[in-house]
Amino acid sequence: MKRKKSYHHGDLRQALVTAGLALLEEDGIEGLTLRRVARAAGVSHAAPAHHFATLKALLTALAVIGFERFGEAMRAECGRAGSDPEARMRAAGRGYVDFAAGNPGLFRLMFSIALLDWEDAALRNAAQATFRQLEEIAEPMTRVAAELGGPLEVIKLVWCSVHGYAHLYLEGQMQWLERRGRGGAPSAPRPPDIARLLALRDRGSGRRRGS
Amino acid sequence: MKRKKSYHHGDLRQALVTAGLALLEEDGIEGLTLRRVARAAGVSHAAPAHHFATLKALLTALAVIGFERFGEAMRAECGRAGSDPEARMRAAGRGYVDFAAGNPGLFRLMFSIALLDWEDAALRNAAQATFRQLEEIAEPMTRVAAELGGPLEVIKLVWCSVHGYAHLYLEGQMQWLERRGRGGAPSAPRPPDIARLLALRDRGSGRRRGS
DNA sequence: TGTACATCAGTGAACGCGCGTTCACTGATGTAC
DNA sequence: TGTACATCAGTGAACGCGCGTTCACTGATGTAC
Repeated sequence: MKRKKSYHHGDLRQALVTAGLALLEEDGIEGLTLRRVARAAGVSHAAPAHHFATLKALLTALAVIGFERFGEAMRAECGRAGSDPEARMRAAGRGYVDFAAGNPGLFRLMFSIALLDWEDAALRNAAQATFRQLEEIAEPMTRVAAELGGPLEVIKLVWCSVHGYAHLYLEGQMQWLERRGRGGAPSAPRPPDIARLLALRDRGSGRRRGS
Repeated sequence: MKRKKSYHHGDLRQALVTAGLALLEEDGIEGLTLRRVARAAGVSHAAPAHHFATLKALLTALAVIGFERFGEAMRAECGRAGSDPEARMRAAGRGYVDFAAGNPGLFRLMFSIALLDWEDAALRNAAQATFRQLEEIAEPMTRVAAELGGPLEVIKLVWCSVHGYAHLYLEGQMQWLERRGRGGAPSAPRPPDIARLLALRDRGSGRRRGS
């Protein structure tokens, strides 16, 4: 008993977005076309034009959702981590990397700048909000490690190391590296513990030195 | 006076590779097709089949060259840096990031695992040689920062931070971040100075603490 | 040095594919009165 | 409550495009004798 809503769909825009998110993970960015999305939403291939004039417009809408969920994921992890800055930063890193591992297609899309319409205000806002959030989490560490060349350098280091991990993980390079450490064990994402390094840096070292 | 070598090309395979490398930078990975490469090499679209059975085979050949050049670039920078481990590591990072910035299409291809044929021995060898080289450069630092959880963790941190920078730089995110630091100045790639952080870590800190 | 012949490398026409886009259309919805 | 009509959302056929792949072919090269 399929409910045939004949003709008008009700909320095709939302249906296209949902189908797009699913396709993105099933077949990757290259597998996502307007015609396939239409098919997946059970609608003729010309229908999406009423809601998304171009493929880029649809991709942009998907990326907006991606940034929102990405921010939520990090916020959720941070919330669970309490108030210790080091723990919060570690949690955010976990959130970052877990999101990438759990939504590889969407994550890749979000960082494929050329595919998205950066004139779109919603996208700019969503992306900026996410990065501002990252900065806020890293901010306590910037005071801690001021010798590195200013707060911006610390944020850069934090972002680069976690993002690099995420990207290399998605491309299978980290699994390959980590597998050597423990003989072929299953590999959950485990980003470098930059929070610990910065904290060690601050607490003073010298536990071992010279030899 | 075009030399018309009518029919046999001489070294079409090499010509296809050269044309492929050029196209990769002009139009990106998605702009590279067998037909376009053939056209750029001045040859009919069916000709490449004699040298590369599939597009994947061509992309793999290009990636092999990419890894070789990538390794050379880092070796060259290191050579110029002398023997100080910290300077060498910084130089390698510069080489890594400059290569990415100078060959964005090729760099992206090298890290697009799904597009390449990893059954290909040449590719595996080229990639592994490059990463082994990275490890050798980072190796002195792993003794320095042993508290981080073993040499593998240090290598991971180094690799992730420099690779993350490269990727975020190619997607324009780092320029956006760095521009805030100095008002809109031109932005050459400047990866996080992880070598300095690790070295500071080792030399002992405490220059400022607590407040 | 010459000739026959196999092999190789490139040609050009043809195929089927999925794509984005356009267009006249039609059925459903909502609004004015 | 009813009717006319504008607007909106989805249809389905058609277009041209570039793609990878196949195929019978042809011209050049190299080798055996």
